Amino acid sequence: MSRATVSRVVNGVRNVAPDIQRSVRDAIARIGYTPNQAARSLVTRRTGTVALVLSATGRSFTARVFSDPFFGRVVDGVLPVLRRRAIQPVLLVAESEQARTQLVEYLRQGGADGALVVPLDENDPLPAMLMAAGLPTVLFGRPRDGEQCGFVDLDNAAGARLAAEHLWATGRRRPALIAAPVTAPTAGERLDGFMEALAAHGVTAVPVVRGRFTVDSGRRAMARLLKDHPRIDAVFAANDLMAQGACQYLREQGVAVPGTVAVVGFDDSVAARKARPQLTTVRQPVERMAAAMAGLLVEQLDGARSEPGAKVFEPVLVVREST
Amino acid sequence: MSRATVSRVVNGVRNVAPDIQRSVRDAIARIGYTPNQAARSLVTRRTGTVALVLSATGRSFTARVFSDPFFGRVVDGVLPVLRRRAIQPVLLVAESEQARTQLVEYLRQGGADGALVVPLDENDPLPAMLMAAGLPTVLFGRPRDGEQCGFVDLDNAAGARLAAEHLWATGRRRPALIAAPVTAPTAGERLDGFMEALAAHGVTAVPVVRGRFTVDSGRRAMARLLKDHPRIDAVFAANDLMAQGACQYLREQGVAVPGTVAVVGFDDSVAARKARPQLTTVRQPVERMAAAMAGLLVEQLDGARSEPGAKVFEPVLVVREST
DNA sequence: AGGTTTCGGGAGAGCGCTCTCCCACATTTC
DNA sequence: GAAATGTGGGAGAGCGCTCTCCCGAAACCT
Repeated sequence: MSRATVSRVVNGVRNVAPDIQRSVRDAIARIGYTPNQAARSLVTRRTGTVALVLSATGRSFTARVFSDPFFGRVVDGVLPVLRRRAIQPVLLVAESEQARTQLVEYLRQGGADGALVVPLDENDPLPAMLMAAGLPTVLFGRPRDGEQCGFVDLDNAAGARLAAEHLWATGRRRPALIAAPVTAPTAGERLDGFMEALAAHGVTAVPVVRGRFTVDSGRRAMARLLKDHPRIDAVFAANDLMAQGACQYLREQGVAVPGTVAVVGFDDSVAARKARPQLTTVRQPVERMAAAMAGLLVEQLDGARSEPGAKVFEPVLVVREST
Repeated sequence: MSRATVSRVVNGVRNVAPDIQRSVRDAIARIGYTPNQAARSLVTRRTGTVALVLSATGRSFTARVFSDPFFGRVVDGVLPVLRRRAIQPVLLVAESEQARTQLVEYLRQGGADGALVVPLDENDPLPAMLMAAGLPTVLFGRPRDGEQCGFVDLDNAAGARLAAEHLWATGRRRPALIAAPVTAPTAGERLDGFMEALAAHGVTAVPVVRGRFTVDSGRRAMARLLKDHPRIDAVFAANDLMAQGACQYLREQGVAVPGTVAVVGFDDSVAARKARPQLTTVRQPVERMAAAMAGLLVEQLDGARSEPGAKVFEPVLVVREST
């Protein structure tokens, strides 16, 4: 029997007589034969692998990634899409300049067929590097000007406006903002959206403190706000973790939530339901976005589309107990 | 110029005249040449890649992994060791039976040269599957009987004893335990160690509630303990997250920590310092253990040792404010 | 019956590297 | 001066697959 026949059986292409198929499979099982992926890749120019890259330019990278449920949601969204197509998902972390270079080299050399990139910081050079390397790439979040890669994104400004309008509608007139770190890709949009919506109501001065997307930074931010602006009656935090921290602090200080101060979060992560009181928050459908991101890449790899696609999701306000 | 010469330059083997080296490198840079990893692997039977596998048999896998700083610490420990040797670290998640099978197949086919496995649950079949596939494997945590793979581990029983002795020495006579989930690899050791040490002092009945390694489960466990055993004067939690949750609950109930109830955690993670009050805890040097784990695998891959090695670390008690 | 299509399977090239030979030439040694 | 030694570089096999071509046999048409 020729190698070609075996290859046909293993890859399920063209017709092979059923009995021959069976005998081939038997032999494979008996010998414990495993096809060599390297040899296969060499000729197919495919690896059957897609990389999910978490990239950051700042420090304390892993501490951020492995304590924010956000990334787990991304993984949750991506996995089933890839598994369904028998594509092996591979998580890559790019925590430093050196790591980024090594990673691009690795992918260029055929480490994966494409990359799903989740940049933690704005101005991350990785997407541009991957595009330059000619690797099919889809981003979580809008690419910088000129970068022609696929992406999924949330209309962050709209989300922030939802929060602002809700606070205004419920009678809050002195809102404050716990903003995302300046370096976060979403920082600008969420801040601007919130401010604009309030400005439309004549509120021009809004106290702003930057947080770092962690519970602890939310506490500290809340402490600062309360000290500098004791009369605020609402807080919008750029993610749920910070909102949770804010709630904790307010509670400890005996400030009633939502009685005295209303709190709105962002993401609708598990933290929103765990916070006391449960958080009103802007829902970001991270899992669906991540699944769409994987879908766009797969389409591109299948050649279904030559141009990388894009998809923008609309946020929804989820009202719970904190407003 | 022959392919052989280029190969020699790229891989830096044998002598090549400096000027030829330079011209080769120039050409590489000019053409934008990238060696094909598949072709290289085909002949060298190496990929230059090591897999770090997070495996669990239970559910809500990603939620656990991406909200417990423990895994970030493992990654932190592993990365530098591999980067130093120019080995590409690849994170793989095995969240289901199907995923595990696919993953083993992937690695068998040459997805990586070896695997570092962090099992989240006891009785995880993955290590045995990898050994059967003939893949060099090192475990975080002791392998089950009969599995001949390398591992690093902490003397968990000793850690629990440290906690018990400390509580006893500081005058606590009615301690309780917030234990790890039954399925956790460390659950038995930490429970037994704690119980034995107390038994040696004549304390035979210790209230035990199982937690799930999360802050929230720690709160709930503490609530149960306090309700069923209002007179307890100390709590040992099997990790810092649960200890933090316990502290939060106690605080909210107006129970003084450490005044009325002392709390000891386990791990010495960032959560220990973030908790109010700061946690007395059993330090597990996760980063060093993870680095050692990577080191053991690298040694095995280098052929420095044929038998897989093992290393057991000793815990240390860190006294802070909660006792 | 002869010709044409369909179908199953073999032969063999070639994917892009590495690595072992081997050879040409320079340098040293007796 | 010839032989021994060293040094740099080319030739070519071969890693384990896939895939195109081709061929023989069976099935279908006219």
